[in-house]
Amino acid sequence: MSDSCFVVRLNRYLALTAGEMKAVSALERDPKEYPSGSVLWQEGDDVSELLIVHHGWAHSETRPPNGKRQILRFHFSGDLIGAAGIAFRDAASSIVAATDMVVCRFPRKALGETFIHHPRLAALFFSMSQMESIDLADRLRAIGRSEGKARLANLFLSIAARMRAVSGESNPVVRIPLTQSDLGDAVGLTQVHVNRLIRQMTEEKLITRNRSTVTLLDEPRLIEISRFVDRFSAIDTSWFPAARA
Amino acid sequence: MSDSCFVVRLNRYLALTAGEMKAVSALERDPKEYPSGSVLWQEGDDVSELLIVHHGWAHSETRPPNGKRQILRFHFSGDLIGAAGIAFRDAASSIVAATDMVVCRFPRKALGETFIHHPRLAALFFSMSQMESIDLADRLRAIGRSEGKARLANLFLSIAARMRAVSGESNPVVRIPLTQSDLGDAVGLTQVHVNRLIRQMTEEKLITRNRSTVTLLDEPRLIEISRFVDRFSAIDTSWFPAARA
DNA sequence: CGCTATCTTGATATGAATCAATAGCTGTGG
DNA sequence: CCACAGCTATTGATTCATATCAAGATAGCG
Repeated sequence: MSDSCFVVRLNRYLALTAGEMKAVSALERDPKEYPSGSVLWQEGDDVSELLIVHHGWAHSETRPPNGKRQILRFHFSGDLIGAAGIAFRDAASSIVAATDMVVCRFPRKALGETFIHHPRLAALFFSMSQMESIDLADRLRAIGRSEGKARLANLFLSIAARMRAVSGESNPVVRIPLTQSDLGDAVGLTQVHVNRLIRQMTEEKLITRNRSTVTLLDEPRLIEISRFVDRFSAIDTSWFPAARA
Repeated sequence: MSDSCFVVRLNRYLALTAGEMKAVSALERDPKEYPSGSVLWQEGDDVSELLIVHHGWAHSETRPPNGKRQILRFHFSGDLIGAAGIAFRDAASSIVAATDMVVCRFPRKALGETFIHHPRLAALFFSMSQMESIDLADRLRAIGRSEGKARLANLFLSIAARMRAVSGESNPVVRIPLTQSDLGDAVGLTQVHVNRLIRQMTEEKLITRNRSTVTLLDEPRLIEISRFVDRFSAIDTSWFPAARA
């Protein structure tokens, strides 16, 4: 079971003990498949579970009344979904599969158990889910205070950084299975405007986009215009409690 | 020491045991005063502490290269600051006092101790800091997908909701010690435009603003235009581990 | 009693939305 | 294997929200 991408991911941050490993596997029972487009849960649902993504992409989205949509965050292999909403019964956003997915669900209660028996894992989950806050904050800065091209650049870089953090590689070609509407809803722009911006960025040789593949041609300039900071490579474990037998 | 607003706040969510209470007080040693305008820490600083706000207002802000500023979140009495950044050594945002403040600092390491000895407190801290994610997500939706007036309405309502959650009252008059520039930087608009919007909102009898006092005159309509959802009143503790002696 | 930060207001410029129409793909069924 | 249906992307014309620039007007503060 140690081929779980979630365990692999955790291990990248912190060498897990056998006991911890076992505790994590216990959360990953019974993976289920969901076809692209599935709604894993819906804004407002009474949610009592967390999800671990084994395979595929999802995003969290929320729908303001005006029929619009804001995509808050993307989730992929090795991600834990739902921590952000743990304080509330009702989901603050929907989770929608952007590709076919394999996902494990486990009850919140199991997280409580983990807090008792594996404080170090608790600290790790705590940290990982705080990365989500930081990611949101970065998106907020991008959307609140920069113009379209920079927002897109920021989004592409941040997705690439997260995928690289999981995979360990650093490929300039990134599979981003999103339509122009999706991209627009993620950065607060219209699909039409996204289209124009992508054309511009292509002309300026910043990126290339071909179906669901985006190639980052000029990362230095992308970073420059979006002032992107990669925060996903490592986490600070210095304050963690010691491992327990 | 149980008159600490932080303990009061925690107790509102969960009846703390004597032991837990004591553990919390241990984090609240040695309150310090900071005058309005102080920078509690700066974006990029190597931060190894967390802050508990006893008194006053602060905000987290971040500065994109273009000289602009994005205010991410406001912090007041009973708030725990810094959890979001716990995964990283370097602060992702600055913390600036908006009024005179009284603040306790404690080291991250102490949080690790708490995770070992008080799993239920760990769960509570976890939940509380996840509210921050949700708050950011809400702001993101507002900024990404609604127009100026709705953004401001959303901000006012969310500040009011948070303050009410702490105070227990539900006063339509809210002290918001922020300039128009601050407001603009929080919702991604210009100070000038904020000014015009506030004038409009005043004409429409939605709010009244007088120095640092904002009065919500017509909350139903404010809620309607901003589609605000109050999530701060309670948290789901059903999954928490049992209290420990 | 000035000084400086904040707020107000107007004129103009611009990024992005909206509306609208067309073109390309992709998959599906006959 | 073709034709059609239905997404997705492209492009142009126009409108609108918000930014920018610029000058005063207020008002708290030392």
